[in-house]
Amino acid sequence: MSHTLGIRQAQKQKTRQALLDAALGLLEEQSLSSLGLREVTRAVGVAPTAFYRHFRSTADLGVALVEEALGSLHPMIEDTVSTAGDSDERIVRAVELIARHVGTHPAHVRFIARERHGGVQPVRDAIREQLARFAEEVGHALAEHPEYAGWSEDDLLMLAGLYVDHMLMAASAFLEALDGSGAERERVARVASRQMRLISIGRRHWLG
Amino acid sequence: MSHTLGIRQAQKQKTRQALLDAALGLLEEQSLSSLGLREVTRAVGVAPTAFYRHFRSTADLGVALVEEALGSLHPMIEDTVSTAGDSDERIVRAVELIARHVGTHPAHVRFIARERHGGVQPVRDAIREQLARFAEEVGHALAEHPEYAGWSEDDLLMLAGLYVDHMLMAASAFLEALDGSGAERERVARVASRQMRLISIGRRHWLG
DNA sequence: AATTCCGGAGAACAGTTGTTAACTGCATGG
DNA sequence: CCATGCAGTTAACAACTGTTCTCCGGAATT
Repeated sequence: MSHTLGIRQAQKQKTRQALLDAALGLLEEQSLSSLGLREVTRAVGVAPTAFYRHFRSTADLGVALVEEALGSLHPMIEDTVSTAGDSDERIVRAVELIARHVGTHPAHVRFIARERHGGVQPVRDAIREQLARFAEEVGHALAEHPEYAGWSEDDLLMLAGLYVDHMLMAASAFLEALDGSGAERERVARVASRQMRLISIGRRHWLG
Repeated sequence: MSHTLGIRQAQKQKTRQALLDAALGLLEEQSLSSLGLREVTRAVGVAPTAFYRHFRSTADLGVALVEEALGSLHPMIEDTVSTAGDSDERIVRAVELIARHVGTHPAHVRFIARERHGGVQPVRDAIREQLARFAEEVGHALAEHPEYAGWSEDDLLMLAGLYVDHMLMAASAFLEALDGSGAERERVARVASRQMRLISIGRRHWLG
């Protein structure tokens, strides 16, 4: 039951979002640790001091960006993993879905890939936590499939981590190929699919 | 035939190395894109203008750091891949070797992981090129093994890329666990080994 | 022994940064 | 309708940035 926002709070969230958007744009060619607060406010067209009404620091803004970039992705994950079809179909579909997501949210993907190992600890921690949640969810979704009967929880989490890491790898590869030719993007998709398929084969023969 | 350096050039290389070392140290808690030239010279105890005698910019210094961090790693790679022993032994040895390297060169590993997707394009390019060379070398080393008879060059490169990516993943995971307990490091090593083993199983069943 | 070369120092430049304080105007709750 | 709250503004602060130009002292060359 979301209360209808007063025009007061609505305005506030609007500039807050403008700050986030501007920051995301500026981060396409630099890292968060070099992003200046004034730089962001200037891009929005607002006074530098207004920044403090929304974020304590640029690191704080970064954590909010992590939420924005990864928070809304959880339903998509579960859908993909628990979808029907044989292994190869699922892989192709997953890779397609990653490619599509990179196409529609390139700045978000770039931000996550860049700041996952970036120079701002709170942001690194936030990303690590979200990715761990992803892995956990993937693990639970896999556990539903009959093919994973007999798998220990440990092994499931190990595999889930492998999948999550490779989703990011593939996403980053797609990102690098975004400005390239269509043929190059196709090549990236084929390599990512084959790598996933190899992992999938390993998974199938893991027990015994 | 390396000519004995004059005390002139020797001094120069010494301060150059001091600049590289200082930069690497400063980069432990920030990204290259926020590293200031003055910051580096201050840490060395040298005038800001001296920086220009060695590097055009901090980005240029970053490229030099890539060379330092990855350039000396090629012999190690080949040794590891082409070493004898069964698959599991090789995996355990490789993981151990990664853990040891992270222990002795943490700053280098952190730099590569951070700047691989970082905000400075020339550095990203340099890292990508070096990693591509690694993958190529790994692919050629694998081709020597009889187990890979019948593998296409394409598939070999795909697998090599998978290995290289996971070496970096494992290295980064070890890095995060460096300040943690010994038990945590052990856990990281076990997960990395199991993931590598799963990939190895997939590799064994790849054909047919 | 005289001259050239060159790594580094010093000072100054315009421009930038984060943060503080005191303010203004308007939506809000009583 | 009036008083309060609060998003955003303005001005100023010391500190910092990259870059240029001029200079120095000692090694290298002849």
